[in-house]
Amino acid sequence: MPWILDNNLPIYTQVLERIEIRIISGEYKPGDKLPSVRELASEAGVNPNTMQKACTELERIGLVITQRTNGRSVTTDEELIRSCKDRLIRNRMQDFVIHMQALGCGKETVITLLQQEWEEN
Amino acid sequence: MPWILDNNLPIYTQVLERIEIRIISGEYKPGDKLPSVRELASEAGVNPNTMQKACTELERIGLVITQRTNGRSVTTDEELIRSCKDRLIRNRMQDFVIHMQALGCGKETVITLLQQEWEEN
DNA sequence: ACTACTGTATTAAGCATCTAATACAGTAAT
DNA sequence: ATTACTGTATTAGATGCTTAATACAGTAGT
Repeated sequence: MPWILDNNLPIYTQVLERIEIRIISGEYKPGDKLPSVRELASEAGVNPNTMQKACTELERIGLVITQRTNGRSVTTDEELIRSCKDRLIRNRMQDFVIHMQALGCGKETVITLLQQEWEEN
Repeated sequence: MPWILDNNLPIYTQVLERIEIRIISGEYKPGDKLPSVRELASEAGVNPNTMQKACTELERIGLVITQRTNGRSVTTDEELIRSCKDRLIRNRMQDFVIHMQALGCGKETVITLLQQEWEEN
């Protein structure tokens, strides 16, 4: 079952974040072997090259370690995982606040709407 | 001074939203004449064709009325403007909640972080 | 040794976006 | 009428993203 993706954003950035979330949430634990590029690509329903691009970026960030011919595994640096989570949360939060302010929403209004939206899921 | 834009999203969608916000916020009032495509493009620092694409979409949405050879003006349908604002807020809100939940944030945590972030601007 | 799996690299094609440079028809003011 | 401004259309080129089809070198298990 292919992952549901947003057409307006590059696919590789979206699958990148999906895998980041799996690591952050502990679905992929520190030291765990990652599924192969081909496997992930197949699961996500994207081209292996696209998934490869995302995995290369994961390596650059440091969240995964690559063994050239023997797969990838999640970093054991739990502090890095934590800071990565914080970064993602902070980015989303800033983006959200900026846009809600641009739309002329007051803080209390936003919080009220947020409470409503949160229940519906 | 060119508008600050996000490289990961199509420019025409971003300038579209910028103009929507000007209408929603009342900076461009109902019935007002809009700056010309060339003028907006120059202000935003984008190609006139790109701005044209955004303006065409504004017309499709109904937020502006086009007089073929004599410029554009903001709709006088204030109800439409309001519903457009609601739509933008709702979309942002849903997107935000989905991502914060994916990142494993609880509702209270989100609200606390939101309060903090809000003050800093 | 053989097999099946790794990550990686390359080439080609299709597609959307963006920019640039023009051109045209109609409006408004002079 | 002339001038300066509208929105609109067209053509071309550059770039980035995505897919597809291969190929290669190294590892692990048998």
